Amino acid sequence: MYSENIISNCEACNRCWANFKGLSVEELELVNKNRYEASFNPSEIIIKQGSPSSNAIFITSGLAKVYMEGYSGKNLLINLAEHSTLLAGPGVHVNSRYCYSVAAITQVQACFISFDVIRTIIAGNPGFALGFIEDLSEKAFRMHQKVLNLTQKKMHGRLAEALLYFADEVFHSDDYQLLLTRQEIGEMTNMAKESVVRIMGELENEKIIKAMPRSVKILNKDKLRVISEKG
Amino acid sequence: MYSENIISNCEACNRCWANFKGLSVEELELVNKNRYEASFNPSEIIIKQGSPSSNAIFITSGLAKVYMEGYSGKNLLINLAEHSTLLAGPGVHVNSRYCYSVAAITQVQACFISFDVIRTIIAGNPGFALGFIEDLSEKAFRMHQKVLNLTQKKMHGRLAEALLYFADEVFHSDDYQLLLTRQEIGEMTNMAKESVVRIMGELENEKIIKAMPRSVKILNKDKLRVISEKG
DNA sequence: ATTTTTCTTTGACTTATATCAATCCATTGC
DNA sequence: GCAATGGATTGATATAAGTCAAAGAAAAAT
Repeated sequence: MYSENIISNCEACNRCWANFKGLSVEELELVNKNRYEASFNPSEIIIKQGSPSSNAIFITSGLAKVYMEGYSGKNLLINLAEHSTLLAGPGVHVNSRYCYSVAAITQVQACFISFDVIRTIIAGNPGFALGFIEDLSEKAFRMHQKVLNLTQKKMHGRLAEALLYFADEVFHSDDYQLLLTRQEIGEMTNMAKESVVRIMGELENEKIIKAMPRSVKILNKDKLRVISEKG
Repeated sequence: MYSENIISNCEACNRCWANFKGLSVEELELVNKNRYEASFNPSEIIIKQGSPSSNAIFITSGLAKVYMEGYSGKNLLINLAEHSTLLAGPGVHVNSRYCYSVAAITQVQACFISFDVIRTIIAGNPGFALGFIEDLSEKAFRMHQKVLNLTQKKMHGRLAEALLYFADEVFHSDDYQLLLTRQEIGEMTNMAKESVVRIMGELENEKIIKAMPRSVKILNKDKLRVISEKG
């Protein structure tokens, strides 16, 4: 973790949270004065679950994984986060602890802003408050979907969904470098790594994907969508 | 559903949302003017998943179940809701649709307040906005816990947890009338109803609970807690 | 009170999925 | 270049949990 501000100031920055767009010049200056940047190497921990949550963290570049540390060392990977993402978690407003961990996958540049500042702005700017509520809601909404997916779909459906998530929401391509290990895909879909391997093999046999250890190419997206929806 | 206001006005009401406590007299009057009450019989639908969410709904008396309708008719029961609970769900701020259904278990009295009013107050009252954020956060937090529980614990742990939830958070007693069917307990713990029966039988054999079809008595709470935590 | 419907319970069976163990492969460090 | 490490893959096996079918028990409706 190397710390020196690279982004000169918030006004010029377009890699931060969309909700900062509606701030006044003074509010933005308040944020700018009270932030610090940090850089993380791959696999370094950005947020540790259970530690006191004093800062909102915004990724400005790179890719990170958001995951919960569960029972007996088993993790649950919630999602991948790229720039323009607020990382903080609901725990902040419940018990002032982060309720998930975040670790860098690629080199990650992140901006730390004290929650005192965020709260000040929420109190003074109703639009920002609503934006904050929308952000929280969207994350909660996805979590609701996630519970359904994890509890009601079978492995094929869960894996198909993860592959589509990577293509549509993370790498924005149907032919992507897979930055996660089978283990991590398993943590995301609640399957054993061996099961991930097996079912990827099946999908490959059926010519739905082409799977290399470190990359995936989606060959038949419609079929993959059907599998994802049928469960 | 029978509709006529029973509660004379918000100021006198102590069955509503804690977050209304901090409102000014004028704000409270605004709420009071724009609310209407409704009464629901057991098993009647209060909120239907997917329908447009124009109102925040507050239960003032009775018990309701909050559940998501999943794939191929399989439900996931999220929690039970009693008085002082805001029902609305994150969908409201995402796509203006309720993302879960709510159905009355006992006779339920509920208060409907338009979201326009809620938003007006959020914009004008920072304390209320923060309270709203806290409420959203707490629900999201519980959802995070729920995913872990459902995905990482085995059936014994999940059932034990549900039984403790009823005792500690719903009926406030270790000897309670069970208002849910085995089917519904299954929907809550992601198990088949037959599995619920079997494992309740096992817990009974081990003298940890006494289970009647419509009531439960917890005999050895410590042991139940261990089972719940060990998974 | 009797029928009907809705729950509960039980046993036999099937299936999905995890676990274990071994091997293979690809990087990375020396 | 060669060991060392961390992942990927495979097959065999174990187990958790679901499904099906049928019978009992309660509750609700007539």
